[in-house]
Amino acid sequence: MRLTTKGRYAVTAMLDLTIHCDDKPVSLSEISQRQSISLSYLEQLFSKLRQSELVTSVRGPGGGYRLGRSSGSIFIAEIVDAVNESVDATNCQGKGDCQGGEICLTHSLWDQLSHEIHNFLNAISLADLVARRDVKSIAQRQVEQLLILNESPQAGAC
Amino acid sequence: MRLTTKGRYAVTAMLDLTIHCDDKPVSLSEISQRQSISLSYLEQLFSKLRQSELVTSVRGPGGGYRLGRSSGSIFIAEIVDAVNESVDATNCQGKGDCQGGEICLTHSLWDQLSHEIHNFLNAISLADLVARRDVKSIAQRQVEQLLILNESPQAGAC
DNA sequence: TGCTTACTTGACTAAAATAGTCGGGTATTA
DNA sequence: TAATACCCGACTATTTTAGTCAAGTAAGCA
Repeated sequence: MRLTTKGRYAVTAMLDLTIHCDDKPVSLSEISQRQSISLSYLEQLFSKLRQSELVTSVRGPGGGYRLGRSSGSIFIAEIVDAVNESVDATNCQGKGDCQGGEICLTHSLWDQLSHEIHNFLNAISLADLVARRDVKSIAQRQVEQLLILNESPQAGAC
Repeated sequence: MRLTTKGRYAVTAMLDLTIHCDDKPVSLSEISQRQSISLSYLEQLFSKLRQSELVTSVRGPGGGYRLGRSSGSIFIAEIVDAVNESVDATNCQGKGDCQGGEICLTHSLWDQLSHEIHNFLNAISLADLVARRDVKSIAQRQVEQLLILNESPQAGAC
């Protein structure tokens, strides 16, 4: 069962992408600052997200990333899968050869749990998360903190 | 989010313990053979299970382990918790200080997922698992394989 | 044209966790 | 008193995580 900061970072970054601007692409350095995730690490994650077509990239100055589809049609399970290669709780990736070619005693339990988790994360879209009250207020805080930090009094366009 | 072979082994071993004999304690070497888990590793796991009072031990020849309570009142979540120190999906152990003392953007999502997993595993007891058809047949197979392997034609007492 | 920005890729690495092993104990019973 | 089986702590190889670093490539702008 893999669900570590890698998957969490990916979801957080995608959510940041969803919140900030639909008009021009969002650069990784922006996300890096707002979400306190290392830029190089983000590059690694977005490489995988792009391969899964969850985001599209725009190169050059003013470039960045955009969501590959509408936020309402991107589900959390897809994001985690893209970077984490499955949220499988079994030891045999569902194949059932967990005990020397044979199925192990608790296989069905872990298989069931995997489905449970997948269904849960597959029922929540980025749009759902954006709509949450706590997400809104945290995003607001992050923008404010960054303005103070940068001392740049330019009112953010979006 | 931690759910690796450690937790899976612990549940498998506890289920083995539940299935085999209520009259005399089950030794770790028996479990080791039936479930293909290293004896030394089992010792490590059962040390924690004993601390959590999920099992009781009997020393000396003919000794072994027994369930600490009835199989109907031991839930999978307890077993996983005992060896894994929680199946928490958040980065901050639910404290909410995930982004430099402040709450991170996706905290509520992971918090919710943790509860979901915990509720699922807390609703299944060892007795529930023993009653499953697939568990019964796998346990049967494991006993038979062991008899062939050991070439000991002594009919198992229990 | 050339400079800058920002994505792209791959190789590398420190730290932590996992999944054990090993070696000595100690209690109990036959 | 010998054998069995739990008990305990230290040690270790391997894998994974969570990054860093360096060398690109593409695109826009002066």
